[in-house]
Amino acid sequence: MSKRRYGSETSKSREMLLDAAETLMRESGYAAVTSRKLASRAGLKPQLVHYYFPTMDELFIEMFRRVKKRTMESLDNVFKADDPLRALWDLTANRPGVILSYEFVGLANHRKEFRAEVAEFGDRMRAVKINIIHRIMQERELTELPFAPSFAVVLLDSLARNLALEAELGVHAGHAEAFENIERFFRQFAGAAADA
Amino acid sequence: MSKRRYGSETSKSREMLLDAAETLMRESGYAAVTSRKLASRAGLKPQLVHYYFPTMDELFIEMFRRVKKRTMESLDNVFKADDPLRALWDLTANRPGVILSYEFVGLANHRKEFRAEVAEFGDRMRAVKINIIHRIMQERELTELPFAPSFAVVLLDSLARNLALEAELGVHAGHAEAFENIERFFRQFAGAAADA
DNA sequence: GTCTATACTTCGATAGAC
DNA sequence: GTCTATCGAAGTATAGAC
Repeated sequence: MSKRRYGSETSKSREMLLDAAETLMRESGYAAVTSRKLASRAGLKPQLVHYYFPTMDELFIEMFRRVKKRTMESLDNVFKADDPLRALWDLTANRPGVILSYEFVGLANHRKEFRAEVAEFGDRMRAVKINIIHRIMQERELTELPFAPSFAVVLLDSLARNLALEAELGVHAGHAEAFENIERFFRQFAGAAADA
Repeated sequence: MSKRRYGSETSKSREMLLDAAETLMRESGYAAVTSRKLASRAGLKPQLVHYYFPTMDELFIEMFRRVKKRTMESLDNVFKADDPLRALWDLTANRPGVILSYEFVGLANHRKEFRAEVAEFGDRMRAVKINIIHRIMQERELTELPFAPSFAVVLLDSLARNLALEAELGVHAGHAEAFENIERFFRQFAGAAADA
């Protein structure tokens, strides 16, 4: 272990580095987040990266911590929407967010320490969303869904994320029909809620 | 442009490099596929990588070409199965294949030249699968599905790929219920085919 | 508390030896 | 036709200057 000192968590430079790292990761993938490229983006010297983040892995961990915090806050706001189910979809399908999350998954898939943390968050998000569906049904006095809430969330997550990823990549085959079907379901669900 | 010469496409070393590159990419991600790590895996000298593949990008293009060829061949075999729909699912949900494909998507998402090629293949696969669903329905004399074939394929791709990715990562929440639902659908579909 | 001079490692790529 | 000696650029990380 080293006796080096590191920058405070309230530093302006530190914040700038985290912001730049996120943009860089979204645009060019996690592998492009190197001390040199990152510093260049933030208009700082490469060595500063290692002052605020002893290793690159600790930078990634900090980045993920911020993402987790933001995601949790967004989920809290789902109920303020007129159509909470649609709000949940919009949140999950948010393209910049989806791209970033796939980068973290990629990172996790080959860095042991990171993997457990990302997986834990994935499981937790799934559980939170299942609870949200339950709450939506209670509030709207719905007792029936075409499928169990847990499967509904797996379906929502899989579709929203995959469609966003494909759209970002430039794959569009079948998307129009998919959105029609999804839209129809949302309308039916909102309608059933209004009737109840 | 350089006047260097490059190895033939039938070389044994070349094949070994492509195989090793694929394993490395699956295990550690595309960013870990460096000339040095790759050569070490294949038991060869790093410089040999550049003899067979002038640039690393050309290595990735060759790798993707092999994947495309294999995928096409697998799709041709779907009809030999007793339950072609399930065979299509199994093929799409194949974990090593899914992991590898996400690596190519990641690579594509920030390398312009690569992006178009991966997107084109994605669109083509979607179209081929939609045709397969049509053919299955014809052969089984089915006229009705709960959703249009194009949406069925988007659904199948999204679910199969996302469930495989999550399982690989260690996310399991909701998976058991999801598989129950999917299994039930396959049984119903096969049953309807038997009745017809 | 903040930043930089510097070291050492790994990378992609080429020219030239076998 | 196959492989290696070698180079310059980019990577992470540390010790020490302000």
